[in-house]
Amino acid sequence: MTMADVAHEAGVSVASVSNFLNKQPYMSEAMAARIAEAIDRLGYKVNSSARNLRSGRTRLLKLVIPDLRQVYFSELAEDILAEARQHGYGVIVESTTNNRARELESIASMGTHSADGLILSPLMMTVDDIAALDGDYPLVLLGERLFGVNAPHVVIRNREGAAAATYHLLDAGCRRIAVVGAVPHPEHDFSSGSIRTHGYREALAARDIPCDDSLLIETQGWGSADGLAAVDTMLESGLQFDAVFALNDLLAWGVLRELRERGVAVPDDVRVIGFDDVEESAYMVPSLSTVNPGREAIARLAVESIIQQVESGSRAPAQTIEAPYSLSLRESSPALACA
Amino acid sequence: MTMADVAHEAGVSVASVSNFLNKQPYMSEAMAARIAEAIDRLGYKVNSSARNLRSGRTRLLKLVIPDLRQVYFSELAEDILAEARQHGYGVIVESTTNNRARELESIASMGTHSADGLILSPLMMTVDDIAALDGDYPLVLLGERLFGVNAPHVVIRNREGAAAATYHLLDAGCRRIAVVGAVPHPEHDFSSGSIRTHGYREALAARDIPCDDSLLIETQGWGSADGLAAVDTMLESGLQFDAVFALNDLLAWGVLRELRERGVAVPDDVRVIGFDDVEESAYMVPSLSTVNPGREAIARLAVESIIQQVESGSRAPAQTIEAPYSLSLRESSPALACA
DNA sequence: CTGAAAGCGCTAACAA
DNA sequence: TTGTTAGCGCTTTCAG
Repeated sequence: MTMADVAHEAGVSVASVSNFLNKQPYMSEAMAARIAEAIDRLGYKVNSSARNLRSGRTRLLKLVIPDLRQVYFSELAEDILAEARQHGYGVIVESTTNNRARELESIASMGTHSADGLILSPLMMTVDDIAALDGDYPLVLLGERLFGVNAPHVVIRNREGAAAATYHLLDAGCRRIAVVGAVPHPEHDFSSGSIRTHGYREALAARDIPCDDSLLIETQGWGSADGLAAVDTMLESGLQFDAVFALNDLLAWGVLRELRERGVAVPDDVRVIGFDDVEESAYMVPSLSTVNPGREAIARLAVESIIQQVESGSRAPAQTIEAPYSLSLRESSPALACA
Repeated sequence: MTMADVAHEAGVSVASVSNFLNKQPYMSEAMAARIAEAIDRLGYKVNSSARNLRSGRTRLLKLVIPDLRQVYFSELAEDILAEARQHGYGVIVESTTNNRARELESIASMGTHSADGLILSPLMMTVDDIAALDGDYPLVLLGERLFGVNAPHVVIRNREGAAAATYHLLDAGCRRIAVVGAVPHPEHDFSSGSIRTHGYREALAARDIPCDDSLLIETQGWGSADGLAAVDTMLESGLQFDAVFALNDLLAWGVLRELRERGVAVPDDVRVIGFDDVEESAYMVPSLSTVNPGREAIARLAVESIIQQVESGSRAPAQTIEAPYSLSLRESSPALACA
């Protein structure tokens, strides 16, 4: 079943059928009608391989993320899928399972023209790898900062978001805010963890409050089990604190659970705030206050940039596109009544 | 940069380059070496659009699921991605956001040969829609049963899994097992909810224990907020129960949290068991016992079936492939000591 | 406004 | 063992 069959059925040329399908202007009503009718009489569908070869486009994007099992990424992926769909693009999703070699493979596969553009959330790549991103194909980087790549970055305002959370807690009168999941001694200087920790420090500094490093609690990972363990450690060591800023929502879930377990009232004794504004956080008990990193905006901005690049036929220059953050204040640290 | 360039560079014919790339036998070492060298001197990559058109294959699968934000599906998707990858296939992921029209669109798009096969998790489609699945392209259905479709189904053993959970609780001495998320009066007869409820009833019946319908607690949705609300209702109505079987893990999370809130000890006063064995469930406090529906096996079986269909060149006949389930017993309802 | 024809880059049948 | 060649089905000039 090819276009030639349709052309024959309608008694017109293949070119006309193609024009009809691609909504070219200047076609008589009559011909359009006949073609339309032939198409659905025959149940014709264009063959995308042929179209792709000829047009040099696939209307497919490649999304490469570290791990779909992490809520943050699955929600991000869902948003990106929706946005791409609106623009008429499909998405090939690849999970690198936190594996550098996989990240590089996914990038290399862009050479085959199987997708029109790449949205990459790099996690394990290092500066040594950025040469792999050379090329003229449409590319957008997400999240973690990777310097020296000649492409747009859509980033979370980690520093500002963390600072905003901290200001909020300070405004609520908290003075000993523990940071769960902190990176007190930045190694990979630009991980979300260290930037968020930095934002916290900055907010304290702006208010002339000294930062007590014993409040910076490092954790093994960033799952709820780690949040829970952190609270145990804090309580057992006799640490004094009147708020917890967990650097992601999963940590915060564990924190909430363990505080309750230990009979610490939230938010009365201790306020708790997270980061990510994952869907399920709104349904915790108490519901979790958290920093909304603008996931939907990230999805939208990333897809828009990629598509603009696809349409312009070349990669956009390096630039940083910041997504708007906001605080989603819920029961674990309610908004302040106006004074 | 085409194959002709490589051929020219290596001083051979395009056919030889193609043979080399497709690992045909019968090629002299010398020629292979020269081609290999030319390829990486030029940094050549095959153009997949051209290959796809010519070969009639894309080495792409389409995965259509209701919602990536639901943990169950994001974990399933991750497993399917991994499995497909092992077989050298990429995956176009589409989320239907619980929307019947989207499901139908995704199916219709198979006509364009943009993917070699479809793995579909139908949710909103009805028997009226199954004609849309007619065709000869490789297809595997996941989860919810859809009768009359001429393709393999990979299914969870909902009934058996639910019965196993129930037997486990009965063996532990529980006699009043509340079912949260139950479907007491099946409407869509073959939803997971009603089958699991059925499995529960069946287990009671097998032990000659009458089923008290007041223990079947319906919920609005299947999120943790619903589980929480269910416990409130149960407690407030004075319902007596010594165990809760939540029909999915999210419900169970809410149940655990609210029981703790109300001072009900788990598992001492009330045992709790869920269904899905989602990753995060192992990190709840107490850690959640749950039915492992064999997600990895589902991913493997689905991908294997699709690929076998792709390779055989046509759709496999209707058949039901059941994934092995098991109980993941953790703190919320520990395994029984041997008597 | 419509049609004829030239490929897009590759694979596979066939010839050598 | 290697090379020649005919398309795969479509889009897109360009002529009519």
